[in-house]
Amino acid sequence: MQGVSLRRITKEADVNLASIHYHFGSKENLFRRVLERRIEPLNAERLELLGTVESGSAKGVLSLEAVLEAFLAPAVRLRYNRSGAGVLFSALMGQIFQNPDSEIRALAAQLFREVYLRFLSALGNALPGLTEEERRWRFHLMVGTAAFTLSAPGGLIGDGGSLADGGMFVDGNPLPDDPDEALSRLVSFLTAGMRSRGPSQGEGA
Amino acid sequence: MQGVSLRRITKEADVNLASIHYHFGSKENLFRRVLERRIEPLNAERLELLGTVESGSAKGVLSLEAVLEAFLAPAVRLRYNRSGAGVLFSALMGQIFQNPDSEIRALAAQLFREVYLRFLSALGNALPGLTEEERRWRFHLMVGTAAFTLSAPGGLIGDGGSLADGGMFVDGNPLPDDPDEALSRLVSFLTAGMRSRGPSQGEGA
DNA sequence: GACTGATTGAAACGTTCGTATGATTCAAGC
DNA sequence: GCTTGAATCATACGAACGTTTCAATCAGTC
Repeated sequence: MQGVSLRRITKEADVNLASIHYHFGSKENLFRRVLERRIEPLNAERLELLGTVESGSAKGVLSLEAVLEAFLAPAVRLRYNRSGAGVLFSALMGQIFQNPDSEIRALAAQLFREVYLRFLSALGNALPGLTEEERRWRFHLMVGTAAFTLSAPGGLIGDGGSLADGGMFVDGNPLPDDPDEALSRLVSFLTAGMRSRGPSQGEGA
Repeated sequence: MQGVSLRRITKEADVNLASIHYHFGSKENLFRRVLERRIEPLNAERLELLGTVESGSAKGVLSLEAVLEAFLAPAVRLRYNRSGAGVLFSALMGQIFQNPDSEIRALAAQLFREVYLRFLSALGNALPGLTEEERRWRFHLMVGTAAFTLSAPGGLIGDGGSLADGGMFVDGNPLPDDPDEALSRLVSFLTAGMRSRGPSQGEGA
């Protein structure tokens, strides 16, 4: 709720300051509506893709790649495609996940709840060997990887302050220009991680 | 630089408001010093562990697990151990990575620059088959996974607004209570991802 | 015990914030 | 063409912000 003022928003939108309270009631309500407007289509697309994966396969186990792709592809496409709003929205989501204000996180979490449960269940089908705790943990790791990668402000935007420019990723943008390439890299990295033998059973090459 | 006021800081620290400007000059300078105080020991510990890994192995390839552990262990320990400051600092770092203010990100990136380069080079030894671009990309994914996991405000702190409580991770805290368990899970997930066959060469079980 | 330089104190500065108010503009119905 | 309800406008309010100011306090030194 901080970081941008209503005065800047209304100026950029070329509307009067008071109109926000007339139409939305409060800054918080405006924020909630912005979130819903972007997240709901994202959720719908994810569920539709997952449905296709589930109905396409026999009643047996699901393909892990396909499930992860159903989860990741809409987010990657959103990040790359929608005019320039996708970049901004992805950055916004990254900030929300890290926001110390628990009410803001709760609001976002609520909007993702149904999709989360559906994919967690699908992951159970795709990875039948895992305990539920391990499955949740790995899903969390997967979400974190995708969220950080897609939302890092310095990723796509070379604005001089990215990790790329400032020192961490010295030689440029870690996100590929091509969304399909970004997606397939994410999927291959994450399927390997999701299938890893786990911490307790020993590890090796 | 926003999210907490100097008035709240000075009240919590039980000092006078003006003393910050006397000792630090500005809010921004105080912020920089706070970052340095935490990051510099973290950097030193990471480099020391990496040095041990490098000198311990023959001149051949490094163990990927060992390199990742040298990178991750200090951050995990920081998150879990240091009184309660580790949780707060980890949350702060998560916010910094996602901050739209490029100067703040540049400041943090600069503090991590040397460590980044050393580990990127070490990863080249541990994973000799990768192109440099692919190596950078996977390192980015690794940092993202660790940063998101360790810093998510709702992870360790059950404050009612975490993903866990609000809907995403419905049944509780995704971070284990035991730092060693968190570390070994991170390492096994990430080594598998780092070693994945990659997007172009095809994929499968 | 007065002097000095460093530190801390209370108070105020000018801005900016979200919100509220009441007049004004505008399109639609008759 | 007047009425009516929705929408927009300029403006103001009180609170909170980072910063500044300058007097009060403190620890050493002679």
